[in-house]
Amino acid sequence: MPKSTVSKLVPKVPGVSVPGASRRQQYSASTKRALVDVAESLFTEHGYAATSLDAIVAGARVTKGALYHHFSGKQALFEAVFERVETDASRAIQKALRGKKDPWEKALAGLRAFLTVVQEPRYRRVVIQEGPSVLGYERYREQEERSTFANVLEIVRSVISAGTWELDEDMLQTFSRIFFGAMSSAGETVSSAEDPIAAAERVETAITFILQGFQALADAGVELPSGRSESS
Amino acid sequence: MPKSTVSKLVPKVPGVSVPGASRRQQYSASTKRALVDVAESLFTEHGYAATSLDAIVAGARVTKGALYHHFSGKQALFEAVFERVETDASRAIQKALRGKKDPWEKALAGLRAFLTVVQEPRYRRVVIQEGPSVLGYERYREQEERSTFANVLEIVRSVISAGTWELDEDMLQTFSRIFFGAMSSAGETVSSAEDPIAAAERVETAITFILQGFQALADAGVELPSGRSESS
DNA sequence: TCTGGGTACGTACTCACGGTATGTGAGCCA
DNA sequence: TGGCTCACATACCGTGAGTACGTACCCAGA
Repeated sequence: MPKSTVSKLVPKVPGVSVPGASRRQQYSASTKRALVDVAESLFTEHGYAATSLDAIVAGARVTKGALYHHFSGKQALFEAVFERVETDASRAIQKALRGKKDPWEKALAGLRAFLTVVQEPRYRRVVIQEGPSVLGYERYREQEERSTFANVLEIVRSVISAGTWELDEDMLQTFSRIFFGAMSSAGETVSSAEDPIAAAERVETAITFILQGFQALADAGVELPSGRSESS
Repeated sequence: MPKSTVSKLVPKVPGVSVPGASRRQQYSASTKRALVDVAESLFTEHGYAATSLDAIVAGARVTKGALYHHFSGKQALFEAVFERVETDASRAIQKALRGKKDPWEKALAGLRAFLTVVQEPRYRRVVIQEGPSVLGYERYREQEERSTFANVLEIVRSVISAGTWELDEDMLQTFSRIFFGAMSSAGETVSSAEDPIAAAERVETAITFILQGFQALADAGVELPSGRSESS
């Protein structure tokens, strides 16, 4: 379809029509959504570098003019996709946490939700695989910080504070980072395993075991050192 | 410097001159090394996408003909850089492990070596940040599998077998993956912290604490479940 | 109802960059 | 000393990101 000048004549399906917006604004928001939708799909399937803007605008049935009207460039478009995937993931995890009061139960529910999220191709590709490279580590970290990682931190905080110890903020961050990395890697293992279900069970077993270690230490009254440990 | 036809007249510094090779072969190997050297430097500094082949060949004082004679393309060149960085990292870790007999001591030494390696800008940029994106996850995993991850696996194996438990191969892989992810993330935290030394100490403290949990479980005679855990 | 302005695009173009086809001179071997 | 091959150099092409500019449409105000 080389020319699609008629496309602006057909009424664009406005997704969710916001009542307090003019028709122009609705159309605009619609094309923007369409761009992000197509971009998310193509980025997920072929990756960032292998996806051309021409393919994206063709899929959204607009031209590059529209794209550059809404986004400052390819990277900004990727960022919009990234943010949406992250937000969805974070919401899914928070939904799983809702209602759980016991911190250990909460942790397990969070783990399972995360293991589910990390199976999504779009999350794997956009966030884990290409996020650090495309956004750069700084921006990547900023985004993670206020979405998925925030959930992990909250879980760790509740688990820690439920134990007998208490912890300064730095150590809490450190523990959270470690668990976050552990879960990311575990999720990657699960999603790329030949048998993801069995792999997920193994991960759950392993994490549970580690948490049991924590409980054992708590029962034994071992303190959590927050200062420096003497090195040999 | 637009023309550098003289460059092939100046005797190229042959790095380590292999005795059993003709002058042609030595020159060839030298230019190949130069290409990888420059590429490593530029990839580390500006990233993969922001580094043009023109810049690389200019830095190595050759032309694209030379580059495409030695490598099939930009990605292949990156792969060569990646492999070298990985190999160096693996060697550094193995060197740190040498001589340690006690598995716990070994684990700690490995941790420290890894935390050191992950501070290197080239490792952070080439391996962690851009490796998954440029190589794709499959090739990335293959490479990691037989270098840094192999070290982690060996450490975990020795620690596990030193405890009272024993473990089937799948669970061992799972544990290793988890620890590998934990350490990667921890390393990232350390390297991007405002005070890396203090951050490294916190990481050591945290990891040590987790390992203490393992020991506590071992002392208590808790078994490591290798089968499936019943899910609620 | 007309009109001016601004928004939301479309069109045509530039330029940088990865990749390729082909030329060429220096080295090894007979 | 000739020929052959390797190790490049040179010139070129296609693709794709980004830009400059034109334009149709909607909405507010008169």
